[in-house]
Amino acid sequence: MKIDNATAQMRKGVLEMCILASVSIERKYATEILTHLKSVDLIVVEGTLYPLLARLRSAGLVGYEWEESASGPPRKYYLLTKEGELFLNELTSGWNALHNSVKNLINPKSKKS
Amino acid sequence: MKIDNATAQMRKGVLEMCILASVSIERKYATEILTHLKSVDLIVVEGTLYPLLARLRSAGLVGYEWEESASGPPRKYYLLTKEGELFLNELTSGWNALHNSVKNLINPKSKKS
DNA sequence: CTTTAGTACCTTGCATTGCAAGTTACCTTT
DNA sequence: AAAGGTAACTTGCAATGCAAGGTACTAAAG
Repeated sequence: MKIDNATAQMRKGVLEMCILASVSIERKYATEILTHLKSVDLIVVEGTLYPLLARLRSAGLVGYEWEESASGPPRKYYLLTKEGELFLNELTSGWNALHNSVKNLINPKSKKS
Repeated sequence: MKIDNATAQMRKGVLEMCILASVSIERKYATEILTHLKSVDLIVVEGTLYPLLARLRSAGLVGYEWEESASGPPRKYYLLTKEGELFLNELTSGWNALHNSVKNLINPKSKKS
């Protein structure tokens, strides 16, 4: 059984939002996104990120620009499309709604276990 | 593409915690759990709930008691085991940590898009 | 010039899981 | 008996996170 790492399981479904949010601050290439998410304790790995970026791109939520690097292979900088910005807003709304629901569930007004 | 209902996607991974939380308030049978979660806008359906309850049970996090019903088939009342209570605490900690990470990500201190 | 190491991109395949749809069984009412 | 409601559970599909592996480019070491 894999219930043990259920905390990791909770991250699922929030990743899209986090990636969009990360890119929305400024354009980033994959490794930067990984570092940034890790810096707020959201561990994501390449095998998760790349397919997700591909999905976001084919959904028209992010675009990218190739750029040469002084040291190493060229980098693909991702950035939000206008559609992506709108969608990120929807996602954060949904996230807030979820957080609110869970709060009400765990902490019903005036109930203490 | 199924990005449209990504808000629904976000619920994933939180369900375990919500079900444990619901049962922790008082023992409930499946239909009651569904109603309760719906009351805080967390829509879950039977096909999701039963397998999840089975998983939680086989992980030793919930137990159950059969009880006759005055009208209808007997009911299986689920309740938290001691282990389940501990685990629920861990989950809520994880949830809070996640919420915190996301907050920092979306709303970096002193950054406004 | 060839090899090793580092960075960055991406793909394949597996296991988990949420969920739609279907099944069984019990009780009450017609 | 038949019909309807409630409650339990199963089966199968599609999505998805992730481990592991693969390619390509640059720089440094031999």
